[in-house]
Amino acid sequence: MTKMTTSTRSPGRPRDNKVGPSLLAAARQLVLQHGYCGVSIQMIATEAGVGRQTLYRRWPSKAELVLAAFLESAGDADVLSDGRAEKRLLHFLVNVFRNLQQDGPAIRNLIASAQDDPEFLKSFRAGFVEPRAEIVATIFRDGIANGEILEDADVEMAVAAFHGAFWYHLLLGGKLDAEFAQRLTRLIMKSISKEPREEELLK
Amino acid sequence: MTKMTTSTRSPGRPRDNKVGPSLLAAARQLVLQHGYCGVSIQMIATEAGVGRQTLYRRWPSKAELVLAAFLESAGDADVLSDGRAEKRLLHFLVNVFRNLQQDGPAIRNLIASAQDDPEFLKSFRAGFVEPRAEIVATIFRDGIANGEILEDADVEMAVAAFHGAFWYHLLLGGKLDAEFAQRLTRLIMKSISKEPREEELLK
DNA sequence: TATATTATGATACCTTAGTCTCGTATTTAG
DNA sequence: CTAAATACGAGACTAAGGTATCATAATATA
Repeated sequence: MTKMTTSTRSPGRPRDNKVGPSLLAAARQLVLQHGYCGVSIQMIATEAGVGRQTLYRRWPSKAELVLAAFLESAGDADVLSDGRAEKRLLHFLVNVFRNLQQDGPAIRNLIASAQDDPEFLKSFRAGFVEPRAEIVATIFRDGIANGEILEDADVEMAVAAFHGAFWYHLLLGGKLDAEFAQRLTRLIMKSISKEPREEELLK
Repeated sequence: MTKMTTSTRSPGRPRDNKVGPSLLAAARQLVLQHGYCGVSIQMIATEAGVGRQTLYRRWPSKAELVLAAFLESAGDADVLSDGRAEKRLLHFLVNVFRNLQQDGPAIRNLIASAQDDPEFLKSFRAGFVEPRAEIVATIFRDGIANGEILEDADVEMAVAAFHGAFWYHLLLGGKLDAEFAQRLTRLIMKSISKEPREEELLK
């Protein structure tokens, strides 16, 4: 009476469905507190009250677990759905930087982990990189539709330069503040706007 | 008769000055052959015919050793000393990409290593990042002096966007080819050139 | 009830980066 | 020649990520 998909139910002891969330919560809390490298798999498992193998049955590596923990807590991005492209870009970037103040160190370690783990790189791209790239690409494409942005703008490269510039700063330990967001947004918009020399008029 | 600086010579057995170069050569060769993570410190030391401790007496970590090995072999950059900024940028980038075809995987691992080792991050910035940033900044500043580039161009941010875009691609496993170099160079130049809509005239 | 199947925690195990120690070799200073 | 100082190779040691195994628990099916 409680299960309707009994036919698809496999035999054997079922997984404890409280274990996954406990591990995610433990991972996020411990990594925020002690840093990615300051937390071992054993610490996370112990904090969640499970064995290590139970963790590895759910995620194939520390990086995958921590990615899942941070994606889960990140919530949906706060994105303006219309307005001038430059304003929307700036709003997006300021929000990203605010999240990175807390999550930035862990994100740096996840990017690092992806450099010698092709499977994890795929996960990281799919879960983190591509959704954010798509937000920015959409802003650019809307700008083209609006007539704000050149029809032949290289959207893909603009996205790479936009995200790349702050990755560069993030990975090199630079400060990601509102002034940086302002300057980066302006640089990119100057490149692809139809009226690149009228910034002053818009004050 | 052979030493003139005997007064500054410290007592004790002197270091074998053939060991350093042997370790650098072993590190570079093995990392190119097997990849950064496919090579252990033990393998490098054995290949060079020394003990591990002898290696750690010269470099504080695997990352520092490999950085030194790749910087040593990199030679001086092939940089055009004059000409139009766009041409010089493109020439620089094509050269960088050519080097990265061989060294790219190791560089990715070095960037990764820097994410939880602040001392190594300093070394990597000083040895790798800053010299390359300075080359590009010089091209931009020359362009300002020439009148090709806007006097108020944000050179620092343009450098971050320029390098950041290809770091973004490098770290995400994207292809770094001549077409990418062309498109990136054009995007950045459009942003800071005085005459941003004349690309077609220059063929 | 009996059997096959899967999950669980515990623990042993492997490899690696990096540290520490030991016995020995090579140098300077006296 | 002796003592102090430093380098050397070797190997023990620690901590970590990840794998494998084991006894046991919980489930489906028959």
